[in-house]
Amino acid sequence: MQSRSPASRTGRPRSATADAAILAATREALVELGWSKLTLGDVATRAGVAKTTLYRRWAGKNELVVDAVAELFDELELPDSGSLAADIEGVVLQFAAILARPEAKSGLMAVVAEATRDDALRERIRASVVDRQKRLVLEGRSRAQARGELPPEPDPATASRTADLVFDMVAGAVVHRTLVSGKPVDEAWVRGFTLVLLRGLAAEAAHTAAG
Amino acid sequence: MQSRSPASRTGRPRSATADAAILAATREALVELGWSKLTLGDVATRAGVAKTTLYRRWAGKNELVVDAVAELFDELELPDSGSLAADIEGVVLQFAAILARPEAKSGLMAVVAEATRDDALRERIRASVVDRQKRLVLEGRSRAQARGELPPEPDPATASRTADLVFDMVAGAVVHRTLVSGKPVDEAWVRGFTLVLLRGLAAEAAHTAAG
Amino acid sequence: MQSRSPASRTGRPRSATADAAILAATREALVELGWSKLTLGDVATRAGVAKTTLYRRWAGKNELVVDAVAELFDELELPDSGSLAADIEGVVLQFAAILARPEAKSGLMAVVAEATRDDALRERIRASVVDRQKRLVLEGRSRAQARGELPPEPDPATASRTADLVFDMVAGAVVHRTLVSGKPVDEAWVRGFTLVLLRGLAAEAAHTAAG
Amino acid sequence: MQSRSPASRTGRPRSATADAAILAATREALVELGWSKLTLGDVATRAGVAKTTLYRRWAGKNELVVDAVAELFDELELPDSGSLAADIEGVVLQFAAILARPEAKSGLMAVVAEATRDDALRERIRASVVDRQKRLVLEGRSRAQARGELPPEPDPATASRTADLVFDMVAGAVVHRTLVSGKPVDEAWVRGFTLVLLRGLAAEAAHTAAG
DNA sequence: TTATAAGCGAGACGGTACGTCTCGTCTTCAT
DNA sequence: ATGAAGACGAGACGTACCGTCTCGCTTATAA
Repeated sequence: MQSRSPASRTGRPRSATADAAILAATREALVELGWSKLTLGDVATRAGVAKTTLYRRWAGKNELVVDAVAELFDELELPDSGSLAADIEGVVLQFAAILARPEAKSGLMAVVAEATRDDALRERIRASVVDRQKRLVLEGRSRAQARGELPPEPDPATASRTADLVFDMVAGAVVHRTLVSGKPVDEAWVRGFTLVLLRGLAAEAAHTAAG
Repeated sequence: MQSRSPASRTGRPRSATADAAILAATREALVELGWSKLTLGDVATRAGVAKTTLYRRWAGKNELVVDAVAELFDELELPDSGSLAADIEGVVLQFAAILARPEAKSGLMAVVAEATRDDALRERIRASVVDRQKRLVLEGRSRAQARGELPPEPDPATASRTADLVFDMVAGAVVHRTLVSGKPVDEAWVRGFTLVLLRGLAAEAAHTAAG
Repeated sequence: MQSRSPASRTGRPRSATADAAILAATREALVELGWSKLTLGDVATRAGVAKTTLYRRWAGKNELVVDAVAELFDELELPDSGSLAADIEGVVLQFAAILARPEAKSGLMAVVAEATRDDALRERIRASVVDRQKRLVLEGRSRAQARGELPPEPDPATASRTADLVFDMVAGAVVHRTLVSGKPVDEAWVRGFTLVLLRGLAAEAAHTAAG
Repeated sequence: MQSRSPASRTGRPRSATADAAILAATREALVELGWSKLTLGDVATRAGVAKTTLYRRWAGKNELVVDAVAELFDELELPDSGSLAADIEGVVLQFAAILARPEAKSGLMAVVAEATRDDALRERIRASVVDRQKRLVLEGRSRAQARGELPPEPDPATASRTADLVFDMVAGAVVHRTLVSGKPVDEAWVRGFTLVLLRGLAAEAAHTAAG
């Protein structure tokens, strides 16, 4: 989250509660004001904390917002609904529900936009948000393989590439529908999307195996 | 682009060249500074124009950037390569190439983020950028239908829903891979993506027809 | 007071009233807060002016306070009371009265202290405050010479040196008594002081003439 | 200098060297930074001491600086040069030499300025600096009376008033010439000043005696 | 040809937030 | 209990942009 010299034994320790208060205040401000009108001074005030305390722990608005938003996605969970399609539909709906929350969409897209010019920020986003959720794709696949819905992946490189593709397609489509098209990710859409995705992957797997 | 009272017949007319200069200066500033450090004062200076001139024509930074970025996507063209897969691959590669340009990714994602809290802005983006390019999906489909690669759509509602889904999947996946995953949209990736998409759509069409 | 490029013909002209409002607000703040607690933000607020307007015209707190205080001394006037001693007593009392005002003593001594490390500031003080009042010494002397109370000065260098000495002695003694000794400059003290000064000068003149 | 509960017998005793180190560090910082840029944190660092230690012993910047500067004036000594004029010239030169040192002028004038709004501070200055040096005036006078250069003072009230006047005139003139006029207090100036002062006093004494 | 009207560059205006600095206090561990 | 270390709430600093305004000037149409 934020660094500090590793062996600081002396001096007053940093307040443990301040961190949580700041991140909560950040999300609150994102809901009320959105990213562009969020100011660090206001966040500090909401958190009952001095501006210096905030700057001591985060380098700036972007880093703070990434941390505040990342926590939201930790509640994602892969449902065990018995079939791969249902599992996917479940997790996509959860993902869409989080993304529909104003603190998530307002903050996340803004930092992604900022990350186009800031490699360290992109890395932070990937580490805090994306990679942490990629587990869902991997877990879903192994479950489906255990159930016999998907064949085992012979080649690890192909497996990884496919997982990345699935992640880009799922996250990308949901984000685009929510934020750009501005239409709801409802059950009907999710069913259609999942159908296309799974049939496409199955066909591709057959093709790859054959080729 | 910008409004003006419908019947202003008298007074000095607005400079025609200023608009183009401002939009070009905006793109230049996006490349050098990114969205968050772009200032309207700086754009005005680069364009050799007074700030008032700029404010007379655009309401603010967001509107200006939408217009500046929208022009970039007009160069997209559906190649006629003989097969649906190749057509899609071609247009996806073009789209990815535009999105890789710093003025596009920096500006576009930022205004999309802003649009999460500003319906008028979202509408402007949809009108200026998204809907203007949806023609590619429609044109690609009719061509494929003409070639016999796709069956004709019996139901216009389904047709529209499918076109939206395709657009969300294509745009979403490319944007996510470029901006979030931070990996290149190269020919290999495009081939894999297109394969999954088309097989999925074909299977879904069969399923829908059967259902 | 403050500089600006000499021939600025274009652009909105600076508000003429702002200057006066700022200087008055500065004196008001000096009275209420003293120099060390006076903040430029507060002065700006009192003057009904933005901080930027203030910084556009003065380089900082010191320069502003010098200008605000200098105006106070312009009301000094050499009374024509018929005798040199009475003239001096009158002007010393006036000087002491101004110096007793909180905006004068708080501000003036602070900028003098600052000027110990800032030659430009010392020069500004000398030009705005000291030299502008040295006229009183010169005028008093010529009047006394016209009355025959003092002999004409044969040597201009000696005349200048003596004027400087008188100024240092008068201003120094009054300031020291007011600010350091913290005792009032009342008529009794002024009479004693003037007596010593004049007798000393007369004796010195005789000595110089003889030598 | 600083207070402490009278009967603290237990606990770790205060470091004796810390006081000296802090005052020396204060003077060093005054030389390098001047009063307004001197910070207590910086002084603590220079003295190799924690900020808390410093605040435990002094109430604030002003009190600290008064103590640091007061020590400088203890080296003043009345020379015994055989005549009153020479004695005065000697001590004025010494005083001017101290006042010319940056830690003295920068610090002293600033606390005097602060003292215009802080009676306790003015009292501290008078006790630590002014009254401690008034001994020079008194000693000089008794010596001159012993030598027969000055008549004995019949009236103690007059004697005190005259001593105060002398002190204000001497200190005031030297300070004004050094800090405001910005000219050196050299032997020529001192000779002229002493001449005026002594002749004035002599004439005034005669006048008072006669009246 | 003159009036009227809007656009134009320049730059000052009242605001707001920035990120940094210093203040004086508090909390920890070690002496 | 004192000391060094350093985090803390508070608030001023001087700067940068914001979006508006006021200038004097230019460039049009309409009278």
